[in-house]
Amino acid sequence: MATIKQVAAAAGVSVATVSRYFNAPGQLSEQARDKVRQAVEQLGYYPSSLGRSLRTSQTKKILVILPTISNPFYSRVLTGMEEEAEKNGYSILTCATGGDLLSEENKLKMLYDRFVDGAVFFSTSLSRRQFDRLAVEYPVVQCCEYLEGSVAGAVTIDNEQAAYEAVEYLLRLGHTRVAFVNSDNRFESSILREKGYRRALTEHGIPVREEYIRRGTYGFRNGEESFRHFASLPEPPTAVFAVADSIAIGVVHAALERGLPVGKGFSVIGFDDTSLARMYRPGITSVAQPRKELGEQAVRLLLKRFQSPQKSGELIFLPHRLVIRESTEG
Amino acid sequence: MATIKQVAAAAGVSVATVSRYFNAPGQLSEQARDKVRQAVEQLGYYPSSLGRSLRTSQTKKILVILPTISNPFYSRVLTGMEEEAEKNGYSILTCATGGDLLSEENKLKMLYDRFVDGAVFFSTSLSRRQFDRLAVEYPVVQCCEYLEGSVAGAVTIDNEQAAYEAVEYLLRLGHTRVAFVNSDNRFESSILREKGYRRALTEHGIPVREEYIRRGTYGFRNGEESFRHFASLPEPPTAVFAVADSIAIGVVHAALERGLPVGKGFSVIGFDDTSLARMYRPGITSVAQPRKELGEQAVRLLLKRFQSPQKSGELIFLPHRLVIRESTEG
DNA sequence: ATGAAAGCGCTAACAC
DNA sequence: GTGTTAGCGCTTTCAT
Repeated sequence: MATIKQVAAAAGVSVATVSRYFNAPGQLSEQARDKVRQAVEQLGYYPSSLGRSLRTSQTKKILVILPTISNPFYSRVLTGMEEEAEKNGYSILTCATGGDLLSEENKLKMLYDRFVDGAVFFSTSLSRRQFDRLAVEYPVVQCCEYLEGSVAGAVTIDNEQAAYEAVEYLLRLGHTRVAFVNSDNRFESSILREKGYRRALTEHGIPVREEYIRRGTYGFRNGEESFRHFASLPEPPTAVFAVADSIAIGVVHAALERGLPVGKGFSVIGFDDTSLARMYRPGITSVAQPRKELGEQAVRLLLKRFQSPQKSGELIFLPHRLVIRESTEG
Repeated sequence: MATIKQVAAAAGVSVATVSRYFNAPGQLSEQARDKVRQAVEQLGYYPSSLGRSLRTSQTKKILVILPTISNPFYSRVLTGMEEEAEKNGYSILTCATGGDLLSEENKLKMLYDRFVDGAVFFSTSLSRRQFDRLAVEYPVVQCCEYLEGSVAGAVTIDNEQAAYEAVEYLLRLGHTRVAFVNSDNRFESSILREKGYRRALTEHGIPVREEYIRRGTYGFRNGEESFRHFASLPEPPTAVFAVADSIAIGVVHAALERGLPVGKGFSVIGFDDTSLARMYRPGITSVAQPRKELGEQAVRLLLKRFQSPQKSGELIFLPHRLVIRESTEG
């Protein structure tokens, strides 16, 4: 590896001139520029990010922490982040934690040791206290999740209202026995969606039955098992609202296996409007989030935080909408 | 941010002692250790990776380049990589390129400017020449893909044989009109799978019909459109082999829409055995790859390359297997 | 327009 | 066991 020193020697200029060649080429004479260019090409020189970052104390890198990349929902959000980051000279580095606290703490070292300038969290396994402490010391923001009153900014949808509207849609369809499959994590979104579910029923004069509420993983299997549980009830529900498309598909899968005609008397709604929802037969009605915008705004928020680290983070809500497909009659 | 100097001052020791506290605590006296520990805690000191990496000229980071995280196939491969990396003190940084050459070249800067120690590619948009040049200068390996004769090592399955076996299975089922939906990228895997498809037919005395071969994206829609094309043929195929589960599902989806009984006279096989294949109705028969092992071995290969950068990379083939579900009769 | 030199935070000889 | 010090590769004043 060539160093700036070697380039300077080869070009017959000082290291400062070489540095300027990369950072302020305008203030070099044409002559100097030529000499440096030649030396650079000849030696195959590429400036070391380590030297530069050590000196400037910024890496121009943003860490994105997500539980798993297997959720297709994240893909477009990430694209939004990438574009916004690139536009501002930053790069996105993605890290999956598997929802594991230890793994997450491990990744966070990149924040502590200044390997990255900041981080955006899709969700976190950190406790409330831990996250707050982190947010005070380092530039971090949340995307798609929101810990109430955190110093970190966040961009998300109104999960409570989105869930409310999904359930209300089922009620409008004439359902009165509406079940709910939640995730068993402690994410704010899960709590809020359950709140929305309960409020929709209550406001429409329908009592909430605890046997209609299930909690499990974000997976297909959780949907299958939940359906079987519901089906075994003396009064099985006629509609299910699930907090993820994969869960919803599990429900639909199990229902169809039992011969229940999904979309004709038995309705299912999912969440996130992933490609799954469109690909499945029947297509799954689902709550869509503005994915790309979520990503863009999250990065924008983080960049702002770089500028003014003292200010407490903003909270931005983006609009959601219900995408209606065949898994609900209508 | 506290620096090692401040810690040394606070602890009343030299910076060397503080450094040793982190890198060789064993050779410190208990006394020194205590003093340093206190100072570290008090100042909330965390060693800068920049300073350290600049000095040691290694970052202990591995870049993973993939086209998109939306393919659920990658998730478990990445897990394998992470585990193997962590075991050896390395971290994995993931970057999606969207299959875009410019984006990929952008990420590669992290290799050039020594922000990471090496990279593993799932696939690359680089030309053969570009990739070879890269592989000579930097430690890189390929995972799940393999550019014939590259200096970079690779770990993959025998795509040609896997495709051969999938098609042979269809032939054994009695099909003689077997179609093929490929991806239109230039990945080696695509070329090899097509080779396997052709060989299977030929070796079983069945002429290859070009109208039975389609190329498009890795997506659902490609499957749908391909089916429609096939169905419009005077002699429509009775079986389809697709190089991705998402494509296979598109085929099945379109077939069921037309009332074709998939799994009963009309068979479809996918590739990668993603969660999609299991979740769909009917379940999709698919070629499974040993995902976690692919990831582990890829990282192991890269670590080896760090050790002996001069040696040309190994080529490792891992076993595949056909997972039979309801989309093929039997 | 260019160069000299200090210093970013750290590790690793080397000396004691 | 501990300290001194050079130097990793770079940017950026401050001169000129």
